[in-house]
Amino acid sequence: MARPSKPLLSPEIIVGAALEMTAETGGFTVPELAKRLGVRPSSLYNHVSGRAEIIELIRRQMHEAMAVRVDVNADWPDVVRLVASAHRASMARHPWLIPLLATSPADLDTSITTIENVATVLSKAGFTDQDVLMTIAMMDIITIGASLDLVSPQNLYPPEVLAETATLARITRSVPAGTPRADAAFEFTVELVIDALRTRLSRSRRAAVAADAATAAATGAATARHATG
Amino acid sequence: MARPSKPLLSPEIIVGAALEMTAETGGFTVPELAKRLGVRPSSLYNHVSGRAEIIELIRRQMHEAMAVRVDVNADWPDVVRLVASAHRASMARHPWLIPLLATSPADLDTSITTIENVATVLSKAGFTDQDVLMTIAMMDIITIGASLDLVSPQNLYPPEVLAETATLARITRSVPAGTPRADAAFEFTVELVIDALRTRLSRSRRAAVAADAATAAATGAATARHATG
DNA sequence: ACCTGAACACCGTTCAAGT
DNA sequence: ACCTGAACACCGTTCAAGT
Repeated sequence: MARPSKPLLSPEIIVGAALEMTAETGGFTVPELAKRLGVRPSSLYNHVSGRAEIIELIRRQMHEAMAVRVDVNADWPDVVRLVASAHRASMARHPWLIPLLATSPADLDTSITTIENVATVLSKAGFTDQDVLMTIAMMDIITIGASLDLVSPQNLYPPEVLAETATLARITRSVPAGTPRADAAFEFTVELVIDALRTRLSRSRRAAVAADAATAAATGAATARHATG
Repeated sequence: MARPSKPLLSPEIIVGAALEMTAETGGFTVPELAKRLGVRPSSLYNHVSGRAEIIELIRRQMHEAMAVRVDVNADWPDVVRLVASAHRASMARHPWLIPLLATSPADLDTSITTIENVATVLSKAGFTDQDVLMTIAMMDIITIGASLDLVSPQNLYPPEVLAETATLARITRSVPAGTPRADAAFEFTVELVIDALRTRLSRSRRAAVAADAATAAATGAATARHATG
């Protein structure tokens, strides 16, 4: 029962079991993990350096799971919707890891491709570099916040609390609580933001056109001379 | 050295020390907490039921810290800005508790007053009940996401990662990285959202006016008869 | 009422011993 | 190379004993 002819474990097997366990119980411990794998706790240390590395591997895998195939020719609002939804769904699957994900740099892995594609789409649509960067950061903020919101209790404002309020009580009463609150809030936010970006885009386009016109008028004679350069 | 004439501990003292410790090290353990208080671990159990209750008390205190005095007569964009900033700052002070805060219902405490006041301001400004609720949820999403973003590394996209990209690399190069990235992203998001809410508000006002006009036209004769009712 | 010391179950990790 | 068993330091918690 020492060294088996075929290894019983591997980093992949360990991470897989750990992911299962976190999905079921919201966390994992090394001894429980070993039991689930039919092995002694110390055996795991032949394949991973410890609990920290298991978590790190899970984090990597989540980042990879967040890779979304983006059609670089699609409309930018569709891309924003798609990527935001996918990221939110991926993160909400492992809420206790969200702080970890949010506070760790992007990996050398597939998820960076998604972001690169989003940047390309936004850039092609005419957003300024600054706006592209800010929009991507904003999407991060919203998906992280919304994924935590997604795993929060359906009833954020219990009746006892509402009893002490006037406006809030009236409002929560008058709004149909039917559709999942978190989904509605996420959709509202994304659509609002897309709307705002749209007007921002058309404003900056108009400004660009005006600037071009002004430049053209001011340097008209000069440009005419070497128009083919 | 058994029972002192004056108690050495109290829930407040324990929570205070725990908060100090989390601020310094990002967490706390019961034995360390006891050591800091010059007491044996078991002593704490005379005042709190256990580690879980200490965390719960911290959570309550954070909720209370997030209470913001809102001027109910201020402009709604100012209120949104103020409350969002204050919440983000409070949460970022204890990042490891953010998931806990986000996933626990509002307390019977002071923080609900802040929300009630925000609701009142938005309502008075003319937003529909639905929009008020969605806006508050959206503010939650944004402040939670932004507070986690605030504690993430300054350099989310390390050079090795950017090497594999074209658009993203160009953009991050062309944008001055001077001002703290997280602050800029938060401000961008809040202002964008306020802008969008502003146009949404004026749209719904126009719609209301139009509806009123239509109603008035249709029921003109009838209304004229009991205009004083 | 409130602090102590001993005790327990559990955790993460190390390492010599086995094949 | 890879699993095991014993061991260690640490954690959260309980409880009888003391004043």
